[in-house]
Amino acid sequence: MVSLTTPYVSGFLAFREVPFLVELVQQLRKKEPSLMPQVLLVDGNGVLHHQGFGLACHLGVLTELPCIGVAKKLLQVDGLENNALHKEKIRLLLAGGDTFPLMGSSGTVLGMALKSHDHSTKPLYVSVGHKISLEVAVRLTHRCCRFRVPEPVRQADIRSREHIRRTLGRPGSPAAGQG
DNA sequence: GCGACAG
DNA sequence: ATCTTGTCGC
Repeated sequence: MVSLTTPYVSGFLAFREVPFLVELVQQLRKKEPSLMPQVLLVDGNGVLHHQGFGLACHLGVLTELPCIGVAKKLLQVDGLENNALHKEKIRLLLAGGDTFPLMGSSGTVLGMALKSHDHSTKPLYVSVGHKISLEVAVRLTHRCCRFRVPEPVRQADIRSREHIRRTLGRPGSPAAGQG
């Protein structure tokens, strides 16, 4: 359990969350190195970011592990907008695994919108964090999707909320910020 | 009031 | 993030 003190500011998510994530990886490296994952999926963006360096980039560099950014909403940077044209492109995604590139005004592909399964309305926004290609990042993310959100991220979400629900409801428990 | 808004 | 409303599938 950790207590977050840094406020959430869009564009600065890494400064709020990355110290705790790095600590978890280092604890695992020390105590159960055989369980060290070959790649991390992060609830947030990689290079799809105002400064081209989101949470998934920070975590990848600090842990030296391959890292994928998986966001549930489009971060509107470098001219990318969740506008009518974008929504039309989403509508044209037909089957799970379908994608379209997220091309910024600078001409760089910052990530891919991915329909994560056949009946999902909203896409995932996949971007490179560290030591992985966008193509592999998208394929791996898709293969982790039993539901819309990839299972590693989904389970982290479900289990952390369950832990908070258990913890917060009992006497003498510190309140916890949640990110 | 309006736009923007990773979590 | 959190909250609300509505729909669908089990």
